[in-house]
Amino acid sequence: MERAKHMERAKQQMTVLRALAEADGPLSARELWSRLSGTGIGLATVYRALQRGVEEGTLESVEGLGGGVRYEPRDREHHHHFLCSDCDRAFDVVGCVEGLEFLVPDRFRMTRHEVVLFGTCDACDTAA
Amino acid sequence: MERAKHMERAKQQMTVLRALAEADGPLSARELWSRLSGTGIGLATVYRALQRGVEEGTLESVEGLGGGVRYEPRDREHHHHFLCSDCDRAFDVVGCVEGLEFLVPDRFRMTRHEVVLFGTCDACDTAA
DNA sequence: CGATAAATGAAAATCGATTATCATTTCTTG
DNA sequence: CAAGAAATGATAATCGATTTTCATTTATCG
Repeated sequence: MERAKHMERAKQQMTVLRALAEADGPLSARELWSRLSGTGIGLATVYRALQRGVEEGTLESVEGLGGGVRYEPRDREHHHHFLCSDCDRAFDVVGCVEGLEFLVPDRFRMTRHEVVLFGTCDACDTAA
Repeated sequence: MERAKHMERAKQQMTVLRALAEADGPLSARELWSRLSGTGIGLATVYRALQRGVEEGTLESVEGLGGGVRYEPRDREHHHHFLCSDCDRAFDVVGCVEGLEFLVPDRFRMTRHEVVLFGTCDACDTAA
């Protein structure tokens, strides 16, 4: 119940999280902020929303895509990312690959994996 | 700087690069520095050696493994990395996976890929 | 309404990684 | 050996990302 109250009050943070949910890939705090440029929402509020989202378990931080930490909703099924070397945007890619266990060194224990594809996205490839 | 030094003063960068070459995975500047703790080599020299290595094309910087940029020699064949969640060390893993093309979204163009395995390395797994 | 607690935006503060500076030492070349 | 160039280590400065601070606004609830 406390949570519901907080969510109601945190009007701007809701806007932030909604914008993140609508993205087609993980966003950094700044990327997210720039998508909210019309709203007057401050960068600090974006950080606050992301931090709270991670604490509450609805968001996940994603590293390894260059340009700092990015965030994405946790309710998405297993997927990986494509990072455009031109516009530096990250996109979700559905699906996965088999045979990763084969790579694990002897006596190492793998708990998860990450695959990142690099190249140019559809828009940048067309523009080039 | 008060150590036996009649001849090795101008070759510290060589020592740095040799230490990196002997590692079994990419190292950050600090990791590399700590492996040279007995030598009196300064952190700035480590950064200088890494920077020069990248400029000259013998080294490659590796991102996406957490804890800042790491470096590795460029003369290694295609491989990926295992990052130990316990000790935070990165290890090379030989081999690769097939079928990555199927992940690429329509009209996107992939030029390279990266695979990172997470878990615990043999030492940490044994210790646990 | 009025009090209280949470949320907000702007700006300052912090934090870690990297780079620049500087006095000194070492190397090269004659 | 001398002189200039390059390398070195310590430390200060910088840089970008994130966090904190603070005065103000907004929401909740009696």
